[in-house]
Amino acid sequence: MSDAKQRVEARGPRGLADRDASELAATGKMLETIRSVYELYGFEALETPAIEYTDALGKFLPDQDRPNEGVFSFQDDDDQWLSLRYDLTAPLARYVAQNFDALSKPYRSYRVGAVYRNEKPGPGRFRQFMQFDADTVGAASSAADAEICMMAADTMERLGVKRGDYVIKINSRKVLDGVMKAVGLDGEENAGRRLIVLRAVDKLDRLGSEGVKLLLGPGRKDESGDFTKGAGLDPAAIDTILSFSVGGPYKDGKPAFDLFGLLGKSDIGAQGAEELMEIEDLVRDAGYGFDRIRIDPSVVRGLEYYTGPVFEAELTFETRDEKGHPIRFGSVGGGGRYDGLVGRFRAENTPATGFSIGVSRLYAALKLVGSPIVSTSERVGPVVVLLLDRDRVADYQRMVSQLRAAGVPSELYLGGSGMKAQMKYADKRNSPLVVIQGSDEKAKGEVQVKDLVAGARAAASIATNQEWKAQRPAQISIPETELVERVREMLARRD
RNA sequence: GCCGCCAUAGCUCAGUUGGUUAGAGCACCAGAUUGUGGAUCUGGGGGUCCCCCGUUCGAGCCGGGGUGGCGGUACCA
Repeated sequence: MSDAKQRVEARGPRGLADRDASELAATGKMLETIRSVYELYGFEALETPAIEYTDALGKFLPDQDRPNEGVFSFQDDDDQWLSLRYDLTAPLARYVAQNFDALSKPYRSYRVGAVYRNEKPGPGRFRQFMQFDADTVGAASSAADAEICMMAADTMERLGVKRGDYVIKINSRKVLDGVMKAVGLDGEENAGRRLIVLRAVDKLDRLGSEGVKLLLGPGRKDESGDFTKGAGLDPAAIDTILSFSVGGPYKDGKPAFDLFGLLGKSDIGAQGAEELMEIEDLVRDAGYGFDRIRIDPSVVRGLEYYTGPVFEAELTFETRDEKGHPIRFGSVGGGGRYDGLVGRFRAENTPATGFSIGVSRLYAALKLVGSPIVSTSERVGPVVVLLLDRDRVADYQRMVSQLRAAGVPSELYLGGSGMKAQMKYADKRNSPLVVIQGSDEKAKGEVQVKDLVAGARAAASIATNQEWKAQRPAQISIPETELVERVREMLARRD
């Protein structure tokens, strides 16, 4: 007990969730599924630490104006800045550069773990969350990008997301840059406005084309009255950008937007478009249709290190919360090509492409739609041996040991309460069976075994307590020597 | 960061124009039942009414400031 004035409030920081047994079991199943797909594609495991040197992550040092902006950082005892990783790609680039000569290229690896972002948390947004990442380093070919997209699609389906309920969207940073060049936004002096344009296009799904039009032009005022400054583009430029992003890539099987006419054949944007078409040809040849993988010119992705194709895995089905409001899951995975990231550590560039699944967010989405892979209804607790005669702890402990030796998860009740409370305890633990041996049974060399699930079923048709007690439903008496054998029989019958 | 809404028991909430000792349902614990999880009945534990300052004879309620939560928006390398 503590003094009320000094008592510490038991609470965790926001955006950082505890995970109980059922959630761990469910995410464990998800992780095993993802791992099996990645390994099927020939990727090998790698683990890197949660902490990296800040400069290796590509972040400037935290400064006084904006301490820890976006990333959790602190100083080592030698004054060097350290940070918690905010994704699994930057640490991979560091690892590859550090072990470059020892790794066979292309280097294909996967890693899973918690990443950290110091941002405002919300529904489906956490400050610590789990990512499952796969990358091919050292392959410039579009085949590497296409493979990543196909693997992402396979993974979604193996996780129980039905075809049509998800889509892998593809776009290209080069194409986006080309479009902006076409409206006069090239050059170093327009870098800031290009960023505003990208951010605006990224909000198409949420704000619609009218909202984005405002953001590309004078600016937009939101429902709370807050004003967001726009890019200040002229109407013709806005029209060009929107017709590219909103128009969609296809019409009657042909590109709906004359990208090459806009960009010119030699432009870097045209090169990006060629790459997208290569990827598309490859996935179509492999049998992946528009319903699974398709080009979507509105995809942007926030990370600045992408240099070419970018990917986004999105759930397309709709769900409503308990108040009937539609819930938007957003993307549950993303990735792309980052040809410059390894090169930050080396004299020459190394091409690389990869994809990350946001496991925490995907778990929340699957949970909400009741997907079987995250259902935990059949979780079964241990057999509980009741503690009735306090001076016979050793006898009860021996029964538990025998059960455990036979591979039956089991435990001795270790609390101080009476029999009724012990039954409640077993019930709450979701125990399949309890083992009962009081002095009566001991004298006869017997034990009682009660099936709690069958007992609960029987209870439904029993109205009075006298009846309930007299019947002792689903409870049998057996010789003490047959305990292990009979318990195993009863458990086997349940499956 | 900016804007709005909200804050009473573990949870969901009620609480009169400012007036005794702040309530309900659910959950929890115990008894009815020497030794049986459900149901029923009875009883019990649990509250700095978010915090501080002010107004008042008197504040859960009114005023000011703060903190926290939720939503929108911005940011998300």
